[in-house]
Amino acid sequence: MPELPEVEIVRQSLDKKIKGKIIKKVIVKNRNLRFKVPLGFEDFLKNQKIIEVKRFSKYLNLFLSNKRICVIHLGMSGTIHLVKSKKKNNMTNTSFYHSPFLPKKHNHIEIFFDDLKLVYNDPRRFGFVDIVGNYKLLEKKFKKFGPEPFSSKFNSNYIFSFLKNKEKNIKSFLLDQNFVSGIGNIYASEILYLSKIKPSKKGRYLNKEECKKLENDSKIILLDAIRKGGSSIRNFKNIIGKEGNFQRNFKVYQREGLKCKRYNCSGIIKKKNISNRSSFFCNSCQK
DNA sequence: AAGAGGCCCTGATAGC
DNA sequence: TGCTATCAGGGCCTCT
Repeated sequence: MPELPEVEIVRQSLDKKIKGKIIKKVIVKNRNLRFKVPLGFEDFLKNQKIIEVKRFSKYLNLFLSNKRICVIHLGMSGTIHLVKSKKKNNMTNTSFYHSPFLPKKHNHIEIFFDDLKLVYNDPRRFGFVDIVGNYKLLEKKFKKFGPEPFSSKFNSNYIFSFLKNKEKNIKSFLLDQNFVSGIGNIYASEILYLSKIKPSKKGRYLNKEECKKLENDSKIILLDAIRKGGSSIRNFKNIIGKEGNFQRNFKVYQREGLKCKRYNCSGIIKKKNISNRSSFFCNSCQK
């Protein structure tokens, strides 16, 4: 579920529900995520208060009272669940309510608070967690990333100068976290549709006007997705209680063979593999 | 340097 | 109560 809007939704819920709470216990049931869960991960977290839950790109950043930051990336299939405790000050596993939403398998990490526990679930294990020593190091880590779409740095001049001379297609650039941070496979297609740009168009063929469209439309799509609670595809995607609604607003994603939704367009939505990821676009209005 | 492709992993679904 | 192939919201690595 994890592109920028979905991670932001998780961040908002987490910030609301665990900020100010103290971590009592951490259990790592499976250290083999995308990267090995670092040695001592549990000890870095234990007895720390959650100061704030932030986000950069698709990364969740839990700011701890010991100045360290717990970084979480959900990969392709990672989800976070909060389970309430029956009674306070009881940390044993059996003291927690059974949650019908909590998956039976792939609950790799459990973080216990007094009255609830946070569960990191990830069937494919493409996600990972890390501990960053301090805020300076976190800044350094994200410095090599491209700007977020909401940043003033992501403007048409930046886009135009980045793409000129580039042979690679624009769809791949939207997924390239060195160019722009936080956009994934769904929203890349949706943004290009709104901008009326063909996903296979080479970077160097985008004119100033199209770059301006990308600047604006990226913000429009992502903000709208956040406002609607993100996208929940494939049945259950309970983002801490809530389900997203943006999937109802998809104009092209998973709409192969259907009519273009633009009122004056008679095009058909096509699906094409670009750089090993599926891309959806209208064969008529995207140039 | 830029771009293409492989790979990490499990589960849902389509087709036989 | 089949099997097998394909595909899935990400991103790192290697090779050319």
